Amino acid sequence: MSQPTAYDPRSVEHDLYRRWESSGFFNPDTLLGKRAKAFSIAMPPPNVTGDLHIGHALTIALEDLMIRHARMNGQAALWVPGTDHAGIATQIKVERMLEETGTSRHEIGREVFLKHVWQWKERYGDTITKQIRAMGASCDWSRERFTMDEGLTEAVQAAFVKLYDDGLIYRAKRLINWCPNDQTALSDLEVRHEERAGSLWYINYRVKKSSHSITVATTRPETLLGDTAVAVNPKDTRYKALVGKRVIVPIVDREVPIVADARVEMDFGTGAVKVTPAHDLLDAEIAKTHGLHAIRVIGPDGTMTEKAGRDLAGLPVHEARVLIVEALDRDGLLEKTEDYRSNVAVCDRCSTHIEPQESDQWFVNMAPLAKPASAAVRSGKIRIVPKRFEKVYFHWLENIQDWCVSRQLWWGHRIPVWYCGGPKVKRMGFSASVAPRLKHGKVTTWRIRDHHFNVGDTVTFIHSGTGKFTGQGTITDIDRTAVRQLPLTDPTHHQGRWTLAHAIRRIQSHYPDRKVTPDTEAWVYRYRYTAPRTARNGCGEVIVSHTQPTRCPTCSGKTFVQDEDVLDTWFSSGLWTFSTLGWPNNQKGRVKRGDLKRFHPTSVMETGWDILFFWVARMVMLSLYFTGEVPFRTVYLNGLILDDEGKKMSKSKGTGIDPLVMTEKYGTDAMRLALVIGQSAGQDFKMNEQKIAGMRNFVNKLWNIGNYVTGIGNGESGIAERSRSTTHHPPPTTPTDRWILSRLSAVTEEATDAIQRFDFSAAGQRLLDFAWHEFADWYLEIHKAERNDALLREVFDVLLRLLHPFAPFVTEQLWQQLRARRKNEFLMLAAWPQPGRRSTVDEKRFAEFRATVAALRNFRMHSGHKPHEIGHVVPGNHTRAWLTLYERLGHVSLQGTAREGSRIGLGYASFHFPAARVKAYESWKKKERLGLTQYLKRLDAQLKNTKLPDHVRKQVEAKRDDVLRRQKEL
RNA sequence: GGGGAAGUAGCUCAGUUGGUUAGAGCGCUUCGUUUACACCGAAGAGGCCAGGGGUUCGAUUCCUCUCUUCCCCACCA
Repeated sequence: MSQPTAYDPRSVEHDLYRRWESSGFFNPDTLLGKRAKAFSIAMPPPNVTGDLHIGHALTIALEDLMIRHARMNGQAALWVPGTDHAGIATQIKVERMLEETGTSRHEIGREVFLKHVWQWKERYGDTITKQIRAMGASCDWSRERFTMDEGLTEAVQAAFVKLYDDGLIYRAKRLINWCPNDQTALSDLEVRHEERAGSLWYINYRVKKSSHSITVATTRPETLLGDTAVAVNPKDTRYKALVGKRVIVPIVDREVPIVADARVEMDFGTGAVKVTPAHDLLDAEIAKTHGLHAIRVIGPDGTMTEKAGRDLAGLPVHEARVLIVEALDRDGLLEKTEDYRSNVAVCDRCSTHIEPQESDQWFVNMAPLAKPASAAVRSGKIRIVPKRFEKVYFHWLENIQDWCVSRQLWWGHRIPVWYCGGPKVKRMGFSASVAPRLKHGKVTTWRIRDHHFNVGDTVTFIHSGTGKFTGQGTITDIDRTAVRQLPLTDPTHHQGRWTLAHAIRRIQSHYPDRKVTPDTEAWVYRYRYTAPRTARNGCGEVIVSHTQPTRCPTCSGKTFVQDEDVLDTWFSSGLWTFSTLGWPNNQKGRVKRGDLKRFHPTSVMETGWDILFFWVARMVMLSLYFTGEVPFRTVYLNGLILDDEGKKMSKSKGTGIDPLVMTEKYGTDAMRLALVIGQSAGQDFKMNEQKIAGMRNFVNKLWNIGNYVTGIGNGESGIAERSRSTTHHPPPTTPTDRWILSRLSAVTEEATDAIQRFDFSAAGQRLLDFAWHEFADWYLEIHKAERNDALLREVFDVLLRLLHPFAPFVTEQLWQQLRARRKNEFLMLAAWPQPGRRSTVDEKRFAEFRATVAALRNFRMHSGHKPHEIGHVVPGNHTRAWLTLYERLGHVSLQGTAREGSRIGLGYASFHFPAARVKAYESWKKKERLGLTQYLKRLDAQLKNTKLPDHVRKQVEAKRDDVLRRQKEL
């Protein structure tokens, strides 16, 4: 009976994982032994939206490596898995799904929508956890958490209430980052800056009661409608005389002052800047200093407001811009236009241009939290690997801005705030407009881009922001709106927008006689939802509490309405290390008592550097605040995985490597090895299929080594049980024994050390190199001559232990075979090897022999000998080669094959070669000698240095002797 | 504007305090199917360590400048 020669991961992985998991040993509570020392990792929770990508695979590989190493090392290893609800990301996905089925979240309402999301979560959350299992993650599933499960929701509420009670959370009306597409506020971190091509317009503002004018440069001419000042730098001599004068804002003819402010750059543009406090963060600050008011001309949906004037109201900004520039040009106020590339703020998620909007939001005051977070790293309580990220971390914390934590979404932790007196719905409605509003008076037809519209036409609604098709409708009225003021009664829509698909359905349900057909094509440029007008019947008192209040302390009112908004996803993530372990108060018995005390702070936080601010820093701040402890002792920041072009792998671009496909194709171990060995801390790296294939080859090599080792004896004999501190080897008897044990000790020491230094790549590389090029290539071949079965099995056993954290499946499988499957015995639980004694004498002796053999083989190739012509030293035929090794190490002189011809000596061996081959050999020898001569020259030059330190001189001299000896031999 | 990383073999990358003839994997060339493995074995070819200058007895390694690439942060309209 012969084993299959190629390793088939699929036939072992699934079954093995099942056995591991059902053994219960992923849970530290059931691990055997004292295990006084705890080692814990909180798994960065993947989003419940969709599949595991290659970055997750890396994280799992690294964390599993650490956990398995710790477990073998006798520690109570706990790895807490979980998933993240991922607010916006998930909501958008579910919305998209609803759109496909022809409905929308607004139509079905908040409650029903959330039911859909939960269903989605169940489905995808399940997929994710299956995939994590497929990666071989030895995490404790009995402690699995979800950011929106009951316990964590409790933690989130408790955290919010405490921060509020301590005065660190406040509500404020502020200019915030607003995404017109997602219709929600965003934190500063969720805004990306992108360089985009645009123009710089130079616009003249007439100075009042003067023939002068002042020219401002702007990239956003449409905002001039909301200008309330022009600002210049106080040091700017060009404008000194103008400060305090008033200018006329073009088009709207508003009189505004010229103010002096040091924040204005003199060198940019004309040195004069228009101030639009409602739509620019810097302008808002200038306005604050100078007491200017704000005029909001752009609405939350990214279109111009009524304040922008009758002619422009309702137009998307980019269209308004065109009309404004035209108007300026017509009036001769446009000085010039330049091409200009500028950094624009865009939504990190959907790349929509961010429109700063003033609105009521909840903020966390970060400065008091940042200081201790900074100190924790400075004092060494937290170590960041690699260290260079500390600087970035400090810089961010020192310049921290308050964190806008409210989001205008439905999916997430509802903000635990109640307002006394509920909103009373009076009237709701929406309108859809199809024309630029530059016309006045009664019109009966519109013309847009050569299309004429008439009553009765069916129009296709296309969202002006995204360009997506949203539905069809019939024009019912030629006025300013196509459809207007349909009565709507659903009170849950307080913000956000209606989709047109929904609008159309409304039309149909209210006016069943109207036909909506999809064939007439036209465009509707905008639609709009008018927010409900509300009237409170309470006092509006704000009550922050995790439960709904029953009685208002101010007015005794009994009606309360909870804040509609939810919290930023990262708010709950920030609590992850301790909320998963039971904070606060064991979460009403849902979590094992004592977990928090035992496993927190966690040992290591392993994640990508790209979420250092989003997540890592916030965890430090929140953990220190709520538990008084750091969340983790070490932060290991892994690099990002890049595609072959050096770009971050992206699923949408199709450049990503799918870890599940790779696992299927090459096995989990191969992929994990490729990831772990490919990366080094904080350093981005390229990944491709070829690398994984290379590791598959290694896994297969290991498998075949295993086949050989298990084949040599049948099971039982050999390996005795060993406690973890004393891995005693059978007494070495031969030089070969001493050599391999010495090498094993070396690799054990180096690999262990590298793991402790978080240099997983070096550890893996070292083990791989040993397994393949020392153990398999040389020792296994020696074994064929020496037949020390016990030692072979022993060394292999240790090797499997060392490799287990890197390639858990194949090593476990082989180990089970090696031990003839004793029940409930797992390599996963075996003791991590301790290094034994080194033997430099035997290592050196081996090195010499290896060099001898290599030289013989080299000569064979260069002289053109066929293998059989040389006899003992035959490439590939290690068995016989190793007979010679054995003889050498045993101090027996080596015998060559006697043939006719010249005799040559190589090191310790002497051989006779056929005369016909000697010529070829001579040319090879000449080349070799040349190399040695050059080397000798270099060494001599070094020796001439009078300042050469003694220890170096000694080394050089030894080398010189060696070269001379080799030269002589040639 | 501030900060960071990188430039080593055709490709992807190691190279730990300055001191062997700078390494590995993949690819390439040649040889070999001998019972663990062709997802293999053996022997090779291939590097002014981006470039200039400096420190040193000695620099891929330390300093400095230049060039090139990438990334992060930031309210120059």
